[in-house]
Amino acid sequence: MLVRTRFAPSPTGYLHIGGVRTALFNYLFARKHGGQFILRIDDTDANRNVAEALAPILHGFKWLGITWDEGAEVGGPHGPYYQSQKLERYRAAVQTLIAKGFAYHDYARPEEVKTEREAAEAEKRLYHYSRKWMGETDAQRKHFEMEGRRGVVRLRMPREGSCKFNDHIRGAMEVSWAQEQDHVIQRADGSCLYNLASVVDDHDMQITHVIRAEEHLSNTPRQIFIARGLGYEPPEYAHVPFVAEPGSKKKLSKRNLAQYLKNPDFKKVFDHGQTVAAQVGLKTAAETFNPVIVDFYEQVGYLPDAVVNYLLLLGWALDDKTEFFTRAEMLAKFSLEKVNSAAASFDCKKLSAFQDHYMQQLPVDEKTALVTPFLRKAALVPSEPSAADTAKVRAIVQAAGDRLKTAGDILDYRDFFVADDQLAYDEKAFEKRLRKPPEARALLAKLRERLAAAETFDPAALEKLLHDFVAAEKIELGQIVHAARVAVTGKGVGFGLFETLAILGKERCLARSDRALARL
RNA sequence: UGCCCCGUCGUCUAGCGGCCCAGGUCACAGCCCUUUCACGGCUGCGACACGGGUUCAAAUCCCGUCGGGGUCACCA
Repeated sequence: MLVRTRFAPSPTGYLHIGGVRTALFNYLFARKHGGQFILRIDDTDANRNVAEALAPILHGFKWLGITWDEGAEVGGPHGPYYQSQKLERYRAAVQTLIAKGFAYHDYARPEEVKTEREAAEAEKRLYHYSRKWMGETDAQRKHFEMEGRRGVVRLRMPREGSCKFNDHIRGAMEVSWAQEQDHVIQRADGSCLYNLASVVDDHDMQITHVIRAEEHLSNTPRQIFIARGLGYEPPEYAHVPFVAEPGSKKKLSKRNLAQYLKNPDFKKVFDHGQTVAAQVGLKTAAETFNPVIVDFYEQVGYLPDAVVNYLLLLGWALDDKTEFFTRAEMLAKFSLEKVNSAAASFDCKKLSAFQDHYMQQLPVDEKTALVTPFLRKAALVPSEPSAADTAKVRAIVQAAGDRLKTAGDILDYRDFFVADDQLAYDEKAFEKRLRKPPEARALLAKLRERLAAAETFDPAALEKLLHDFVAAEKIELGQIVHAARVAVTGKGVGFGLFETLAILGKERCLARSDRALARL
């Protein structure tokens, strides 16, 4: 079976997480059946900087590894793939519809239509346009134009019977034609509307399966009407439920960001992103830099595989236990039939769990490569890191282990990179571990001397040194470990102390110990 | 308002008449591990919206109620 699917974003400047999921389903479905996935651009609104507004969207898909066979940038045999370039084609389709009696010129003024509609609503009666200003003959049209009216083109919808179609997710659908209005398909200025353009494009691009969000379900009958009117065989349909807000069933939208921030989990992920962004000098507007926008995840250092895997499982499941899918497995196992028919709420905490998993799978060298750009942007490492720099970063990545949940988390270890006299202290930790325990100062001073005398400074040697120290002083390890960590990193938490000391090296450990002792 | 869609733990879901007094994930709580943090291990908490049918048997089928959502543009 030949399968061709499409995703048609408008150039808005950002890629919405719900849109990505829809695109992902389209992509997987097409590729699974050996077909093509097309990326078409819905820029009928013709705003000025299409290229600029499109770039982040295309970039997002590329980052996620969702590639398209035809469409923007790559072209293809069924172009143009930009709706703004097909105006004549749409107008021709409109003419065909008129010629066949499926559409008509209409000269009603907006207020006149409004009045009719309100009258119907007041009487609680199903509204249908009276077609009073319909211009069927040239004479009628001329007459209306003489009155200074400008015509649009409307669909002449049936008012009896029903439209039946099959939906791959919802099953048999039937909507009575009487529910439909005489929708406008061409504006007074001659430009064409979505319903018309979409049907024409799907036909021109030989789309076989229209997989889209359920808010388009109600557009389907009129699109089928247009398709048939034009002599096209309508495609197959699959309306996937929209992605809902965190903790709600409302459609996710970037507009309600303020409200999502009241959700503690969402806020946490958002704040984490802000922290990372601030350190790498990224200028962020909450509008376009938040967990609803895909770009956010790239900037914070998430893995594309984690984002895609999470999105795959948002409204779809293979069985009762499989959670992790490689790209190959996704392609092999995806099916429309298993898409859940109820809306699924977006839970960025769960996305984080996938991120944790994929990050843990990553070899140290790959993590090091992933993390380095963040250090560079934060000016903690030179733009051309030396071999020694890389080795140091690698050692930190290794020691940090599972604590690095996103690439941006490397910035939690910035104290390894700052100059000794620039080290910032967590005052609470400093108080608790160094000032409060009466013996802390003396112990730290003694440890400093031991460190100064150390011949080797690797983790194993340091572990032995610490244990000998503890035995000699007749104290518990905990009595010195925390104090030393605060002294040397400024923080109360971090990875293993032996690794910490080793990475810093003897000189810096001594310098930092001295500085801490001086503050006591 | 009309039309349409949806309704299993807080979340994502498994379930398509008996395997289910409902299984898994995330989250949460407790315990264990442990130099802090994180990881990991174990345990716990926790749902078939409600009411009628059909059936020997219903989360699964039918009807109704309630609830949630979508859509009714010269937006896409």
